[in-house]
Amino acid sequence: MNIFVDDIIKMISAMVDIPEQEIRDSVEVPPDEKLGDYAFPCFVLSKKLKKAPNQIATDLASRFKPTELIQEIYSIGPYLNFKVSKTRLAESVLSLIFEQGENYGSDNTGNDKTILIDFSSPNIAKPFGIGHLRTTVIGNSLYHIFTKLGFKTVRINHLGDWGTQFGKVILAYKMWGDENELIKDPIATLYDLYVRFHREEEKDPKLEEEARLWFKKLEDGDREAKALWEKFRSYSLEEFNRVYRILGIEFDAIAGESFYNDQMEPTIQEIKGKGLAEISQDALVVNLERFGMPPCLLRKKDEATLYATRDIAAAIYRYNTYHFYKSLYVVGTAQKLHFQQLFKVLELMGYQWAYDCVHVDFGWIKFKQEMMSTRKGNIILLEDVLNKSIELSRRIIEEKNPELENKEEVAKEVGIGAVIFADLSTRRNKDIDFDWDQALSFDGESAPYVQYTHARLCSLMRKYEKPIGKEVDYRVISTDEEITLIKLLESFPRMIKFAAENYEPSYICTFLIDLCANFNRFYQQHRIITEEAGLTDARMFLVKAIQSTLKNGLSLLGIEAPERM
RNA sequence: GCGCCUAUAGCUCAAUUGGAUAGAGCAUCUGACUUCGGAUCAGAGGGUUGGGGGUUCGAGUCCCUCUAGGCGCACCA
Repeated sequence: MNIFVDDIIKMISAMVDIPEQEIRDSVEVPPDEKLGDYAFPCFVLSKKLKKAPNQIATDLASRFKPTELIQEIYSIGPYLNFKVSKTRLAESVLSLIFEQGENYGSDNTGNDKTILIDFSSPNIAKPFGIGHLRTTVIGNSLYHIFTKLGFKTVRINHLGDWGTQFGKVILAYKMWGDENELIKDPIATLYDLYVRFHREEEKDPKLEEEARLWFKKLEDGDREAKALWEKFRSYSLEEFNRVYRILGIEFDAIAGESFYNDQMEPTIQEIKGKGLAEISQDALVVNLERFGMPPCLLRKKDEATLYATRDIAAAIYRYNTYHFYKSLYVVGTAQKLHFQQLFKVLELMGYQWAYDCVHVDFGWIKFKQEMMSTRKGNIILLEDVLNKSIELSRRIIEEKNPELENKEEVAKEVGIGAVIFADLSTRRNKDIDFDWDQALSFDGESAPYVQYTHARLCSLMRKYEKPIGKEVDYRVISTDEEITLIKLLESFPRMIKFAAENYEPSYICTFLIDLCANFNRFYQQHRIITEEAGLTDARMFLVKAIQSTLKNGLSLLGIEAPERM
């Protein structure tokens, strides 16, 4: 963990006969700083020593002698509490951040192992809705987090560009489509056709059958179907790329479902060859009954393949191509069963790496308590949300900082940051009820708050006018607020790992808010630039560390950190 | 019907994976140094952690049960 905890572990293990790792796991940070900097709960010892935890804590406390790093040891109830040398704490943390700069928190745990992240993956011919925001920003943040930890990270956009739905779109276009309209506003046109098709379909069930036929044609390489499909696909990609550019997101591989079309047959043959496939109700399936799951459909009765088939082929292709350490699927929780089936089939096929596939699931974005559905046609466009946020950001800049030089750029960074942060700050597994006021919140726990704090720190550094140097007298760092900040900074590398282990970018959000809140409190209560040169130098050293850590943390979320706003 | 997820302050969410007195933001009200950025900060009110049982030194967190909501469960993705 750090040198202080190492020291504490050494002290305890010298007195009590339990494994060091067990001590390490138990050492914690007390909820209130007044209690101490670190604590060791003695409950675990009470069985071994057959004494009350309170008694053990008292006994141990009286036998410890302070060291250079650990200055006070005392007991409070069943807890053994430690206070560390503030000077040494400040020195170890701040000098490390000074050395590493924005690499602080980097790590080689990844050791060049490859992690695949399948995220965003929108369906072509459909608008990029707010519902796609979560997978997009979570996936992108995980990319930054794992890259920071030394993994080779591959961003895959698994476009939904194949399947029966395109039979529907092709058919709808042939029945009601208009070339001019399509050219003018491709996605909206295709989307209208799609929605209309679903309406008509309810009245006339024959349409569904016909649409299925069109997809079958597409899969078999029919020229008319293929030409239309290609047109729809390229128009859609253009629109998606516009959104990705706004968000500052890139991919290493854009391989949609269609990419695996020629691997369907070999994949199915392989599954058959391993004796896993069977015919059931005219469809080709892998029976998963003994695992308590419904069968995994490989081929429909009309012989067309399904989502699952393509995902199996894709997983195998990915393993053969990348030999991944882990393969993540950032996809909504509604598809949980699908991924359980997928991973189970891969496992049954004898692939050990099936255990390295992870469904990183997340809750819905609802609107006014209702599910947003592309089929029903109630959808909020992501681009609209981003534009509205940028516009709001522009207005606020005009009001508060009209002299700002690169207004447009900053308005974008702040507006987009707000939307990304609003989404990432909630734990993955919760549903989000989309609310304009909340998505566009610029104060409180928000990206603009973090960015504002960052800009404020930059402003201090400009005002200081001197390079921030390493010759600092750490002894002058003494206020509670400063110590709190330093401890927070110290925890940052652990937070990154914690976020990675749990695939949970929200932990980074919480950390940043916490750091900002504590800095702003400090800033309010203490002057930083004063007549006392030694104190000023030391505080500016802290300021620099906080500034670079904020920028560092924001970058893990895919958010910019402007120096002025 | 079966399976999975969710329920914490008026609203939106935290709580370092079982630890010390459950914390923030928003909203409401009251305030803030005639020098560092007020997109900030301080204070106030606001809780039977959905109900009930259990496990243990200790439960918002684990188990059981009930309630409410959501998602999924064969040819959509």
